This record gives sequence, structure tokens and C-alpha cells, in this order.
Amino acid sequence: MTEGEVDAASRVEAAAFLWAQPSGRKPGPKPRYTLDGIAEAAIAIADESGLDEVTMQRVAERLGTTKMALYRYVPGRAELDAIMLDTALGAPVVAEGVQWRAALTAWAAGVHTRAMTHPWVVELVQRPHTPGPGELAWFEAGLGTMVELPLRGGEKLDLLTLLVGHVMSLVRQRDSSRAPEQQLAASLASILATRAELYPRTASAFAEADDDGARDDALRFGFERVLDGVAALVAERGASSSSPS
Amino acid sequence: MTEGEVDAASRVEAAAFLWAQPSGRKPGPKPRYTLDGIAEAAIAIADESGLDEVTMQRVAERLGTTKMALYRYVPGRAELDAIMLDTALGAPVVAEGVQWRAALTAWAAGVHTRAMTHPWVVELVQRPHTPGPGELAWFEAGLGTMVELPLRGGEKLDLLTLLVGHVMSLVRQRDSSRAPEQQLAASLASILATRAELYPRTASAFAEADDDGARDDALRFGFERVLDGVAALVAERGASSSSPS
DNA sequence: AACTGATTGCGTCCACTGTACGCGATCGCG
DNA sequence: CGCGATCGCGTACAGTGGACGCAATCAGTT
Repeated sequence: MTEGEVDAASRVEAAAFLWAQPSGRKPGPKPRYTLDGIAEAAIAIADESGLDEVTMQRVAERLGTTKMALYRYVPGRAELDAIMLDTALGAPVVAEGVQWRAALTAWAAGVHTRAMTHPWVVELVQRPHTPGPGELAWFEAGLGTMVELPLRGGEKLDLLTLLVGHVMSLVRQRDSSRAPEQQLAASLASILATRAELYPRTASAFAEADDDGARDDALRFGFERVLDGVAALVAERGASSSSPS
Repeated sequence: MTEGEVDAASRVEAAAFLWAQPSGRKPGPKPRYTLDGIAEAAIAIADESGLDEVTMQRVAERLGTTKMALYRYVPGRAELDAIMLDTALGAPVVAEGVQWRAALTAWAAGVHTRAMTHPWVVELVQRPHTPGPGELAWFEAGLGTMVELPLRGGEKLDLLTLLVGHVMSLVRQRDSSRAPEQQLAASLASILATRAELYPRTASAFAEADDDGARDDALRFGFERVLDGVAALVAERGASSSSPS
């Protein structure tokens, strides 16, 4: 058995754990902690110090116990990640009674907000994993904004993925422009300065972008492009299929 | 000093290492290995068994030495990731003498090809890091396809990021639908089957997508949407700037 | 030709992961 | 009232990245 297979297996287990309903029977001592409490602690650590500071030890310390005690609640590290992600995602944002374009924008903006609150979710979401109830609820809500659209199922999924990808990219950028990560941007800048003749377009693009200040419309720019593209497709299909007015 | 800061610092060091030019002086024993050889070995391991099987130990074993010997060539794990990524990316694809739309599509398709060859680059690219020479060359080439477009620098960068994000999402999907990761998809399917009433739209969207077979046009679908959106913007700006009616 | 000091190969050691396992304490249910 | 499932948690271990130090090597200088 390869390690790769082990990893895959552990991710499946993590999913099973995430979807397991709470068992009611309790023939034993009262649990001293709760899954939610553990998730909260882990999330707090991740928010404060980053995802890879989240270790069984740290979480346990924060709860005032030892790491091995946690294994009574969480089968392993993978499962901890899973509940962290699903907890942090929370309930999806839904904008009722608006057109698909506004609804989809609101949905994606909601994803953005959530991800900005917990920048580490980017890492977890973009890691191979089975979605939990919360993540699926987001998906469901996103699909809900598109019921009217003449798109195939796969296309709708692709569209959501595209929007999520865009949001996550931006969160990553924003996050890494914070201290102390801004050294990253700084090092890139110095590299570009040194080899401006090797990468002229890149250098000038970045310079130009800096002049614009920290454009907060990058998010909107991406949405607009994608949704314009969708609108074009919808117009085309609407014209050819239903009622050419 | 927080660990988070340490991480950031190590990434900056990784960048410096990546951009360092080979020093010529050699007052000592001949190096028995080369950076390229090490990178190759690491890449081979990642290709065969996945990224997290790439450990100093494994790489050393593959080269027939011990891990500590490697530290003479590579300052640390972060730097190993950096050279793996930059080596695997290789030289950018450029389509000369075609319109921006075709050129940009070809560029993105090139990214897709490279990423499919080494699925683990997705993980590395989407991790916070300073780009190496290879990655920057890709960026430069991508920007090169857009010289004619009436877009601001920041917008061009956003556009490339958007396309890359889309490509990476798809690579991830393809990759995780391979054995043994396909259990992931399988577990999602069984979840959806069980709770179809909770996630009706998601369930039907996936069912529909499966009916379409493994649509290989997901990539193209995303490109089309985005580029249609860009075309719309270009048309608008072209009209208002050159010949205002 | 001898010397010298930078540089290489690599063994030892350490902090710290995640986690298997086992033991005693607890307490709901029959 | 006791049976046995469940809890808290200590011990133990394999495997990680990495600091450090020492001996062997060899390019330059003398």
C-alpha cells in the first residue's frame, strides 16, 4: 500500500466523519469537550498564527488538555481540517428575488467575505478533499441562483468553480500583502527592479497596478468579465432556443 | 519571533536562492551532485507518489546518498519546492502572430498542459511563494499576448490570475478523479445520493455532468466565458476611446 | 612541490510532528 | 447495583526538517 493511497483513504474517512450524525447513546463519562469547541479552538489558532500552527498540541493546550485527549473526538488531523473548514464556511449567503447576475455576484462576494475572515480556508478549500455539509450548502445556494439560466449542469458547476477560483486568488493576494508576508511582495518587487529588462511587461504591469493603489475592484473586475461572458452565452442560447423577441 | 514570521522569511530566502546566479569559484572538492539532478529526482518522486512523498530522505535515497548531503546544495525544504516548481514549469508557450484571443487561449492551454504533466505544481503554485525565473517568464509571455488590449496593468494581471485559477481548478479535478483518488469523487457521489433531498440542485447538476461524460471542454468553457467578457470590455473601450458616437 | 583554507560529504543529535495502544476512572442502562 | 462502553490521557514510536561539527578534498598561492 502506497502512502498516496493512505492519504486518499484518510481523506475519505475525514469525509465520512464530517457527515456522521451525532450519536445519542452515552454509556460512559460525560465528554469534557465538544467538537464545536475543538473546531473553534483550532480556528482561533489558525486565525491568529496561520494554518500550520494548528497542531494537535496547540489545540489541546488552548483547551487546557493534552493532545491525546483530542483523539477521542477527532480521529486525526485530516478530520480536524475538515471540521475547521466546514465550520468556518458557515451558512451560505443568499440574495432572494434578484436577477441571476446580482444573485451570483452576491454569492461570490459572500464567499469572498468568508474567505477573507479566515484566509486559511483558501488552503483547505483548494486542497483535495470531500466537501462537508457547509460547503455543499454553498454549492447548492450557488446553483440556486442559476435555475433560470440555460446552462447544463456541468457548465454551472464549472462556473461556480471559476468564480471561487477567482475569489481565492484574490484572498491569497490580499493575505500575502499583509505583514509579515509583505516581504514576499517586496522581494518580488526587488527582483523585478533588478531584471526589468528581462521582464519588461511584467515590471510595467506591476508598476501600473501599484499606481492604481490597492485596487479593490479586482474582485469586481473578474466577476464582470466572467458574467459578461455568461450573459453573452445566455443571450445566444435564449435567442436560438425559446423566444426571439 | 512568531513561527508565521519564520515561514515568511524562509519563503523569501527560497526566492533569493532561486534567483541566485551560479557562482564560479571552486576551491574545494568537486560537487558530486547538481541542483538539476536533485530537482529531477524530487520531481520524479512527486510524479510517481505525490508531493508529500517528497522528503529530503527520499530524494537523497534516489540519488544514492543521505539527506544531509543534500543540504550542501539546497538550503532547506522550501527551496527544494521552489526549484521543483520552476523546473517543472519550464519555458512558456508562445503563439506568435495570432490575435490576442487565440494567443491567450494557447497560453492558458500551455499552462494546463504543464500542470497536467505534474499535477503537484498546482499545490506549489497556489501556495504563497515568490515566483522564480520560469514562472515570471510565463507571466511575461502571458502579458505579451495582451499588448494590444486597452487594459490597465492591474487588469491584465487579474486576467492572467483568473485564467490560471481556472486551469488549476480543472487540473485538480482531473487529478483527483484518477485512482486512487477517485474514492473522493465516489464518496461525494454516495453522499449526494443519500442526501439528494438536501442538495437537489447539486445532485442533479452532478448527475447531468456525469451524463455528459468526462466533458473535456470544461477548460474551453471557462476560457470562452472569460474571453467573451474581455471582448465585451474591449469593444466598449475601443468604441468610447477611439470613435465616440 | 608544499601548504592552506574554503568547500564538500555526511554522521550525530534534536525538536517536533501525528498517532497506535493501553490502562484506570467514570457513569448510563438493564 | 453492577456491567461494560466510553472517557481522559500517559507512554512510546516512526518519521519529519534541520543545526552543527568533523574529516576528506582540492584550487590557489607561495
